[in-house]
Amino acid sequence: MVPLKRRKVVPPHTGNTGTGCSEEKASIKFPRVVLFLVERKMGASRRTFLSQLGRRKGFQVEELFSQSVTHVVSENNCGDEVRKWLDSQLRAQDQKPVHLLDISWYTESMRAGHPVEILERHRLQVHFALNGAKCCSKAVVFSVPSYACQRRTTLDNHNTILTDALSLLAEKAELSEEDGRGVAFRRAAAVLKCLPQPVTNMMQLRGLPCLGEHSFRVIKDILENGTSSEVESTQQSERYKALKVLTGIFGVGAKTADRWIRAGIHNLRQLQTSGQTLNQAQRAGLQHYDDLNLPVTKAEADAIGEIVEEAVVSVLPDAQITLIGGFRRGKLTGHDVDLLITHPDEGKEVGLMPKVVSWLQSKGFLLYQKTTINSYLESEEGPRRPSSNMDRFERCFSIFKLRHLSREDRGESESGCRLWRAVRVDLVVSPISQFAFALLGWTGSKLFERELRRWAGHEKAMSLGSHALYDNRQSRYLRATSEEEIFAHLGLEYIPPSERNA
DNA sequence: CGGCTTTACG
DNA sequence: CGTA
DNA sequence: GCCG
Repeated sequence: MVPLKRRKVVPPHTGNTGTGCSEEKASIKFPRVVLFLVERKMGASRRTFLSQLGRRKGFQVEELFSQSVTHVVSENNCGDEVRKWLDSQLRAQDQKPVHLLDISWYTESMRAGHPVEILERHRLQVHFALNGAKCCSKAVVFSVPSYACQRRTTLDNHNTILTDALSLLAEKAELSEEDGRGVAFRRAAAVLKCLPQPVTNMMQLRGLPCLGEHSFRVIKDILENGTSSEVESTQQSERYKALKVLTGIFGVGAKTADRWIRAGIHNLRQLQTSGQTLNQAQRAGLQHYDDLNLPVTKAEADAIGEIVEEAVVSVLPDAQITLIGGFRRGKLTGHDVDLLITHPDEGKEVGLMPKVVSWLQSKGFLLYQKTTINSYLESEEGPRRPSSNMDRFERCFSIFKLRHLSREDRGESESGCRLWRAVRVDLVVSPISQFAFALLGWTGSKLFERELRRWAGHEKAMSLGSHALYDNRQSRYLRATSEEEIFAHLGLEYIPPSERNA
């Protein structure tokens, strides 16, 4: 079965041109594979030799590059260089996705006598990626990793047109209770968010993970026409618009919205006249609908942080307050404000939340609040000591009444304009022993968190939550006092908050 | 073709 | 079922 | 929808 050692006897003189028809027609065994070898750095004679070797093995090897080429093979060129060269060969509109492969794929395929499976190490690295990826072909595979928690994603998104489109399709799927599709589109959008420059032609997408037929179609439409017909028709769809309006109410999810729509309720006016029974959260959500659907600014988040700090310190002087959520990732606006509270002495934080909430309530800051106490035993009957503590984890979902900022001191308080707005605020109290997990778990982004936990489970046989990290193989919890330690436990390069914007 | 983060609280 |  |  071992193919005869290549007897390299082929004189490099047969300079046949044109398509793969060479003199002796070795029939084409693999019609779906059309090869092209890049001459640069390979050299003309070696290229001729390799081309004829391929043809004898039944491969179609083109002399000239054309649209029919499916696999581009290069030696000692990096993906960027090859792509640039290809761009110079064809206008962007004419390009189709092509495999950019290292010579190693070619030689392995020759040895096997058929095209071998394309592995990551075969792909030319199209420079798109992180931390100073070197520009050299194969070398220690530095592909765009498929888990978002392996990548750095800043707020500097060079592809907002594309990511907005894919995010809308993700939202449509989620509102349709198709969570699998939803997360697939979220991952696709996240891949584009981490690219260092705008995508201008489809070939730049070759080799990127999480992008499949559907995402390609959407991207292609936008590159060619400026818009995606699927996105446009979704935005115009009555059902989508109704789902958006109704789920915009705090306390209303996709299932409730769907039930209301089936009952003929498509907007807030119809909801209010329908006599539908609303729970307490939904009533508050409806009352403050406009405010809660307004972006929250960083200045407002800081103002709320100071108010909460005053409340917390008045109850427990050495407690610490940290702004988490999107603002910790560097965002300038958000849909809510998240604050994490802890105390350097384990246990001192117990019972803090009710006191803080009382203080805030007595000062008239709370329009709505729901406080929950979560007692939590670490380590079930595992071989390890329960290691002491019964850990508690207290949370408060609230709606804050925040006085308007800046010129409130000037006499602008004439009747007519409101002096305050409503803001969603989440408070979390964590014991210091769990602080790093809470910090990591509450900083997001949402996709980044899902990807961290998927990585933990699928790649490391661990289970990550916002309280703890459990190692299934060692049957024990892993300690951490910093986010860096948690990334290290997970075998991941540390990604700072500002680069978790997947 | 199954899986898609986590999971307790109200 | 909805919240994070 | 994309992946293994």
